[in-house]
Amino acid sequence: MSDENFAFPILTVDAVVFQLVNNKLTVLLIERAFEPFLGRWALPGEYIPKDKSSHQALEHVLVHKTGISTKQLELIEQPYAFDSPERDPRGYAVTVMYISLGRNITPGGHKDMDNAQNPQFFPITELPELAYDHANIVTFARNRLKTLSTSTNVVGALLPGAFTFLQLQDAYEAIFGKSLDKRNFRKKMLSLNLIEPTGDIAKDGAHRPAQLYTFRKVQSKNLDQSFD
Amino acid sequence: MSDENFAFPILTVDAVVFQLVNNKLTVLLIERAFEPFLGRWALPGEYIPKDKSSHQALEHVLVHKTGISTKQLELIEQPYAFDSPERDPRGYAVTVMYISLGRNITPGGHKDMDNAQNPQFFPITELPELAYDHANIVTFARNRLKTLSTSTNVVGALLPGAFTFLQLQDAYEAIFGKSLDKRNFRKKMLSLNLIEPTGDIAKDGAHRPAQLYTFRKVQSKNLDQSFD
DNA sequence: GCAAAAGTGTTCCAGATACACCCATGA
DNA sequence: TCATGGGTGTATCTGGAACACTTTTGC
Repeated sequence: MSDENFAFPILTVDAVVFQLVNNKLTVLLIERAFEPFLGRWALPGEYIPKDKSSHQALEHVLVHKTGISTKQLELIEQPYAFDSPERDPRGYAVTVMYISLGRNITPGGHKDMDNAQNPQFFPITELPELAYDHANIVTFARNRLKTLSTSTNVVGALLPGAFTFLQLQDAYEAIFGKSLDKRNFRKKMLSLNLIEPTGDIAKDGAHRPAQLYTFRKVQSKNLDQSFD
Repeated sequence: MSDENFAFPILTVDAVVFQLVNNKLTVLLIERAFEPFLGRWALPGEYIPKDKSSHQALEHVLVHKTGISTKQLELIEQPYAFDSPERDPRGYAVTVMYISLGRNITPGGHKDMDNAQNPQFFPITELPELAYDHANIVTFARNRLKTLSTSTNVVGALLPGAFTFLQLQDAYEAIFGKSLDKRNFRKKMLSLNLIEPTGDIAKDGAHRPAQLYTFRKVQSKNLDQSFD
């Protein structure tokens, strides 16, 4: 691909794909195959070509570099963009970030994958050193995920359609990176009005069966300010 | 200016310049002199030319369209960017937004101003219909200002170097768009540890003189999440 | 009966809210 | 003396945090 296919100032798209693996929050990374930052781990991303939207470029880079399609993922509504003269060693750059959530996703396997760059999910607590300012972007995305987790149904995209309260708590503990009190969590979760019982019961082992829950469809997305 | 000076996909910069006028929070707008949205009020903004950073383009558009220099303003540290296929009727666009705060700013008067487009400060409660998605951008910026007001010294940029508690309260009431209890405000403000007394006293009228305060220099910028 | 997850309430504390009067000054 | 903004304290409410035992099932 020659340079004149790309915008100037540099405009790129980067994907932050989260999923839960073994009750840990993980992020999809690739190992860069080109300079700059050759060999360094990075978010999947690429230049946004002239004739594409950032969303189309997102689909392209995920399929080609990781073998995952956005059709397997839940995208968080708005993209965010980062702008800083120091972001890219080649010069001034703006990147559009998409936060995506998945479940049971395995890198590779998409028929249009080429150019795969060793895509892997890393626990967010054990990230390697990242290229560019991707560490900042991951932190931003995780904070955004935290905020949305307490006001919307986004966590549903990380879980099966029906889940027990303890599965749900494990997900929140992974997102917030800390353990939560079972009774307080149940109280708060119910007061947030984000989930409802399905009426079904999970019988899955040598223990008392659990009520199953699911996220409600419509969610408000208001964020709080002080002095409200 | 011909089109090939500009990036593609379209990359623009927009300025949200706040100041207090008569104890109201106001935003700087211009009246568009060109299509699209000819005659509609809008944030000062322009394409980012190939050879400039968004910050340089910001300075350019403010000076040329409003006669104000960023040197008269306090910029909020990070730019934010918005991305949406529907933002611009001409196609896919990304805009970089800068939030800027000023005091006693009058549009016009800069020697390099040309192409002025009737720049005026509008009370945020009485905005006209805006071009593009600028209403969303203003809302975002104001919310950001609210959040930063309770954790940083940004409000200092809207006030004189030393101010009384009631001036400060007026500023917060303008930002939050609601009246606050005098005693509770004082308590909360002091607990936030953002201001300190100068030791000076304001004697400015037929009433008891007031202790003067100033914002501290260094501020933490942590934002809270639930489940912390 | 025992292992393993499900389920359940109360106390405490901190921070937010509501609320009304006296003070110091200049005119 | 009065008009104007400056300055102060308490009671209540609300939401978060800490904390331990009983229940139901499969083996």
